[in-house]
Amino acid sequence: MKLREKSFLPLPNKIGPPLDSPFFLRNTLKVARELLGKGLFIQHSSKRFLCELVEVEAYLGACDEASHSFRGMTPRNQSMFEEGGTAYVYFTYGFHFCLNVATEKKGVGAAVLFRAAIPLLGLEEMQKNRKLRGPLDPKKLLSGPAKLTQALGINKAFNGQKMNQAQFKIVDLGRVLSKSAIGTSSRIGISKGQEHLYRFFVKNSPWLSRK
DNA sequence: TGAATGATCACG
DNA sequence: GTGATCATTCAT
Repeated sequence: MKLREKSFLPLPNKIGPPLDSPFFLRNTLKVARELLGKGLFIQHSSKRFLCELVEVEAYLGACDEASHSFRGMTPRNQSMFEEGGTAYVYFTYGFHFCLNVATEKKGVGAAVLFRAAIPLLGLEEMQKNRKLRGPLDPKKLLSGPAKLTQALGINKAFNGQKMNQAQFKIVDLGRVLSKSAIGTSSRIGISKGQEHLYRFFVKNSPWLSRK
């Protein structure tokens, strides 16, 4: 698959295969850190999207008060309890979808929330999907969990899907991030669990949801 | 700073 | 069944 579109960063010549499923069957904090710099690829309705993750948050299982899974499995959060590599998409605030990928083995109830990314492929369509009034700064195209899902056309239909498919996958972009290039902070927008530094981001990236 | 807007869940 | 809450975003 050749990539000819203009982009903000050098694109790989090919979009690689999905990350191996064992990648997601590991410690959630480790997976979260290692997802930075990876690519999220989605193809649907004859549109292709690729973006590079720069900000994520980890949500653990029964030990994490801020996690949707803290009080056990419910109809909404059951995808979180699926095997690592399964998408968990939920609807919130009456408007927005958020995309997570479940981690660890089936039954644990942990996941990583995708909070911000660099658009690499499908920019025009992303702009269109972000139905804003005025012109949009490209840096703000994917700079938030609900912005990201809106731009990529992600909704509840993706909930429970495996993210190792040709049309929905995490791929290696060949980016190398040193440990010192990764920052941590408390998670954003939660009312419990602020004490944990479970937000991971690429330091000094202009593409984040917050400075 | 607050309005928009609806699914979800704990409680009874 | 009911009501408070919500891993947000945008415009004022």
